[in-house]
Amino acid sequence: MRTAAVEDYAKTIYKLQAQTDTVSTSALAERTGTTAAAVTKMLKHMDEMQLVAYTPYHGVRLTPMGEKIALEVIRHHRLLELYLAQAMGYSWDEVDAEAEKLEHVISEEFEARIDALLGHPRACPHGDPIPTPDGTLIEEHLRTLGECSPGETVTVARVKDTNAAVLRALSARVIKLHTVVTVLDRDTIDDLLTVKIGEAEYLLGPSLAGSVFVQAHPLESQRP
Amino acid sequence: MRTAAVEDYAKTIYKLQAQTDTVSTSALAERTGTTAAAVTKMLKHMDEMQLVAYTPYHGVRLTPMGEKIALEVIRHHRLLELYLAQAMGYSWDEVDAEAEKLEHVISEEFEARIDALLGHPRACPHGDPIPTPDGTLIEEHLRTLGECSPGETVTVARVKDTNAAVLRALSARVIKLHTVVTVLDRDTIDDLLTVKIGEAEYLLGPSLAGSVFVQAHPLESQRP
DNA sequence: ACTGATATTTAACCCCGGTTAAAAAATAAG
DNA sequence: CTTATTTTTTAACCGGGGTTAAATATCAGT
Repeated sequence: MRTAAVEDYAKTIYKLQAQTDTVSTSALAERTGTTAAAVTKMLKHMDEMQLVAYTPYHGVRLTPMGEKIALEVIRHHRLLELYLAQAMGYSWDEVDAEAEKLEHVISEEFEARIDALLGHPRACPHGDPIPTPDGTLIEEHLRTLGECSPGETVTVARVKDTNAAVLRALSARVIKLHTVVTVLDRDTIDDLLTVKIGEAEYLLGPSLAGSVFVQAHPLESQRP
Repeated sequence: MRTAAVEDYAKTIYKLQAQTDTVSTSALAERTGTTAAAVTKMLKHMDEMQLVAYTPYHGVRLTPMGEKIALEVIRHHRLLELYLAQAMGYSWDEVDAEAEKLEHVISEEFEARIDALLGHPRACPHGDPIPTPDGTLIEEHLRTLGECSPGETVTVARVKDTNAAVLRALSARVIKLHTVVTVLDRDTIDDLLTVKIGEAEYLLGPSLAGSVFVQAHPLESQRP
């Protein structure tokens, strides 16, 4: 059965796979907020359903079928997030929680409709790419603001959506997608970053700086 | 636990209560598409949760708490139906199925937002009244088109939303809310109704005629 | 008032997604 | 290379929502 739980496991395995290649039971337990025992049981179950290749004691990987489900759910999630923000006035720190519940119940019809209403968008409000209907997702690796050196001018391309408080804090510092940020200084002791946005300067701690993914600013890349 | 199943039972008990006062196990089993045994178990469960007053072998009634839940779910359902139709271009035969799944997962926030976006509407696309946030629902008893006599001119105020095929058939005969219909003739043998809508005439079988609730047409009531 | 039909409840079972506690395997450390 | 530690799995259990089959009430008709 393709239950909401199965979909959620597929989704989180997909995300963890990007870093670790093979995903451990404990990593999944932590991310799903359950116990290792529950994860083990579910993995066996998903292995039987061919959604996952599970080697006891050595972690798990999604099969093509499992990956398909993961991408469908991620597509639902990100389309919903954008719809909530764009059409319904949600702020970017509110959309994740609502999309989390809706993603499992909307029909293909609903998906197609919001996709069309939004003009077939390519990213969610946090800048995460939206998988295409046929399950293609191009993940580009980006540096975080915390990894930039003083003097660099960069553009915000994406933010971590995992923590609503962080998102609100970023909003308070007028950091949003496509914001141009210049790194002025880095305090090496506490890893505090001084940045300039427009005419204002802000101090960012490691949690904030690590949540902002950036690209080289177009203007800067033109004169290397 | 307030699960989707509990919400669904509350909703269907609420609806059946309108006719039968006390709702039987078998009526619920039929409406929920389950067995009498499953219903009995759930009723005991809901009785323990104070959502229902259950007398074994003698049916069930909602408590005030149960009614509150029912009205909240019905409010979600009807607001969603209207939103799907109004904001997303669904037709009235598609909205019920989609709302059925969404009604259990949307937040209060979501409810408030679509309510505001729709301008605090009072009825769903089928003409069913939307309960207020505090749980007030004014049900008015209406005649069906099938109960009208030849010569009467009436206005469509509401349609049964239970059968998507019936709704499509009504659309095909240009019957929608506020449509003015004149009953021309009734075939007493097969209960076929000949009606006039605008300049066109249509033949309605009992299933269709019985699915359309009507009010006296304003113009007619002015000259009794 | 009794009997047969019908409605309802109970009992035993299933799946799903969790839990805790104990067992077993993998990994790290001496 | 053996032991100690950590990770993972197994086992037994629970609640929710179903199922079927058997037991028990209720109801209708003579």
